[in-house]
Amino acid sequence: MTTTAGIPEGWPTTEEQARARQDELRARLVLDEPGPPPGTGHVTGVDVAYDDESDVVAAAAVVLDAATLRVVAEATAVGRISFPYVPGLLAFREIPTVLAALGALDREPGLVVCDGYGLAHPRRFGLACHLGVLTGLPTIGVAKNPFTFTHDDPGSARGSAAPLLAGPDEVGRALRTRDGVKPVFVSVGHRVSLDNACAHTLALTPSYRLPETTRRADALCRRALKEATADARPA
DNA sequence: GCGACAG
DNA sequence: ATCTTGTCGC
Repeated sequence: MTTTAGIPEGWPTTEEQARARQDELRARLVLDEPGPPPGTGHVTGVDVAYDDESDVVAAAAVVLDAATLRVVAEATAVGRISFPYVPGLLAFREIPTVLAALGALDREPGLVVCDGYGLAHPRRFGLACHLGVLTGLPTIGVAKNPFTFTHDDPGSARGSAAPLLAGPDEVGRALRTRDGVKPVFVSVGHRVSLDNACAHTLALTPSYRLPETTRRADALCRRALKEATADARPA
């Protein structure tokens, strides 16, 4: 079943409000915990799909057993677009529906893997940080693109990494998850160290460039979006 | 001032 | 994110 998500009271309306909210919430970030060890407990992927025509957004949360990468729980939520896409403000577009999907799970999420960034963000408060602070859960971000950040080329072997840099600051890591394939861009969200975030990412990529969590969540939210838009528009 | 820019 | 056919390769 798919739950319905509304836009929370007090949700930012303008970019100025949204940026101010990020600056407030950043004070609650916890960056001095290592986080759960890879291969133990649960790992949960979250992702969102949009339909620009109808303004509908669908989110999915998929819980995997961290040791076997088997799916142990799934949930989806549907809502309306809560903010336009603005680079640096992605969280305001995705979080209400993601929270609804997470809340509908009947198992503990454990570590949450986001499709996007955490600390690698203009104000050091990307989607993964935001979701972590709001839920209290350990979170990391694994993105497909380097955004505005720079990095040297990691070695071509799986497991090779290079610092993801914002000027002099290491805000994440370009991590090769498959031999000879474009790296992914890992950054810390909340209550997880960067080393551990990379270890989790490697544990979640035995076969593909992207983490199993992201792949499962991506497939599920697309399915949920199709069903939601099909319901709204009969043939 | 003008682009570029996670999804 | 999303619009989209065929095609190369394991």
